[in-house]
Amino acid sequence: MAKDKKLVEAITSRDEDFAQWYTDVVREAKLCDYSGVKGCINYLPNGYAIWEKIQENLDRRFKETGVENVYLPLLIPESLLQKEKDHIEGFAPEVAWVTHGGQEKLTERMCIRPTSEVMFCDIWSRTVQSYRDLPKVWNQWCSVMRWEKSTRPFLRGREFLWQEGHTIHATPEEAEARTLTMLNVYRDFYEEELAIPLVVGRKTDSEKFAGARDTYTIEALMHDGQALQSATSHFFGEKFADAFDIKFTDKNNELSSVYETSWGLATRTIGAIIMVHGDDDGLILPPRIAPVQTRVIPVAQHKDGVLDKANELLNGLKEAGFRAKIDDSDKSPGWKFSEQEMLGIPTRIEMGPKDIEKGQVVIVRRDTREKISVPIDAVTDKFAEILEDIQKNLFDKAKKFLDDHTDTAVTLDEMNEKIQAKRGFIKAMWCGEASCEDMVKDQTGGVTSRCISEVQEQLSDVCVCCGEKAKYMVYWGKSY
RNA sequence: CGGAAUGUGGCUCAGUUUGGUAGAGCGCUGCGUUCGGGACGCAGAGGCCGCAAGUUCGAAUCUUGUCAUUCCGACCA
Repeated sequence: MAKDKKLVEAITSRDEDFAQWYTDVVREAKLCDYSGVKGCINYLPNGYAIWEKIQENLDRRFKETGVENVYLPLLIPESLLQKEKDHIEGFAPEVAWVTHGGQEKLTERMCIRPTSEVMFCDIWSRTVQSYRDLPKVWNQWCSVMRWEKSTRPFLRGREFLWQEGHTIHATPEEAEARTLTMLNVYRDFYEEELAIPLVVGRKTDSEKFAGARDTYTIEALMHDGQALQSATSHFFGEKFADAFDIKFTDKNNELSSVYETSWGLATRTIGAIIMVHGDDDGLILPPRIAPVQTRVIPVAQHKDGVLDKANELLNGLKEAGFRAKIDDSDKSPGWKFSEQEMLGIPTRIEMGPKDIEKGQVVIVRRDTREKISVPIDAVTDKFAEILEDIQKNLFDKAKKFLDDHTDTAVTLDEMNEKIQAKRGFIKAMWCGEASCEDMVKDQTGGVTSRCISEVQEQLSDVCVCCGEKAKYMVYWGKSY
């Protein structure tokens, strides 16, 4: 079998039509289904299972840093939303309103939360009094609603699932430290668990979250060369505290403002996994996040003992702590192979009469398609090794892609030329003026600043756009 | 929200130009034969053609509206 032959016609080739490929993979891997309400998808078991793995892993990481989970209401009274000016201005165009309860018109309309800063601030303004009440390091897992104009499964929905963490602190230093701690949690999670390499930094003023003083971001590069803002962590300073009058009495019996942060990661992450690792045969899930790490596929399962042996193997894997399933349906083996690949399950283990005779199984890697014969009594050790190798290989491949699609530019013409030739990140110097960002966007057909890199290089002394003195090295690119 | 396209069984689509009893392949169900890269035979089930008005003796087909999906922009996580 030629290695590059496309096995499944149902999936459009990735390089031929990336957008269609994405839609096909989402459908064929049965991750979600359209609901009939624009921008609201049905999360199917395969898709939701990925979200559950994300939740499980992130939640553990959060709690290791002292986070406590809470749940606050879905509805926000309009008067509460109005309290912080920049915040409401940022979100007003995209909130959905509840105006009636049953037949009765409400005296005050309420919005369905687009994010919950104001709800957290509201409760804190009523409950925080002393420095002994600080810090509050809270998080909630919930869905939010933003009335988006154009929507795509996982990448941009009107309703989407996420976690939103909100914290308040006695000092700005402590709050800033928390902002960076969470940024690093996201970074580690993306790189270690999802095998997705990143560009990390701070947003420019024009890209900042509504009401934030600083917004930190992790940016991943999709296979089509477009950036995806994958998680953000915000430092608000005292803005919300002042708007909501959250004050506490410090050790010296003086009244003082709190300093606030918030940070979030959404189901968009599932889109990132698809677009970073997937190939023409479907999804590829990194072993650490894959809800199912292997499918045991019995070959000629009607023959004596095959199914029993396969189940024995399955149980052995489960006992060793792996997430394994068996496909003992009456489909043909070829069909089962294709399905396992479309679903992105990182490995399959084939076991047929010939294997049993030789006392072995065949482990097949999803990422390289390599077939590895392994003696049955060595399966669990070898399997663990293979999973680790797949995890590493996926990261290395994605890192190579990121490096290959990151270039530098000193002038606007050079940036334009390079981004037209090959989509990806462009590193370039910037003076700090929003007008230059606008100019770059106009001149390049939509390239925006992704972040002020946390690792600075002096590529040039002048801004890529205006030629004035440069302040920062910025990652630029087209984004989702 | 602007521009373009598309809605016909679970999926992919034909049929619409020229109005006249709803089609195919795949999938699904049952039985049998198969089984190391989407197997085969036979027999079946399944659709008031996105929705709503209108024109007409008669509408999947024509008109208007509306909703959804896809792509491209603008906006945004």
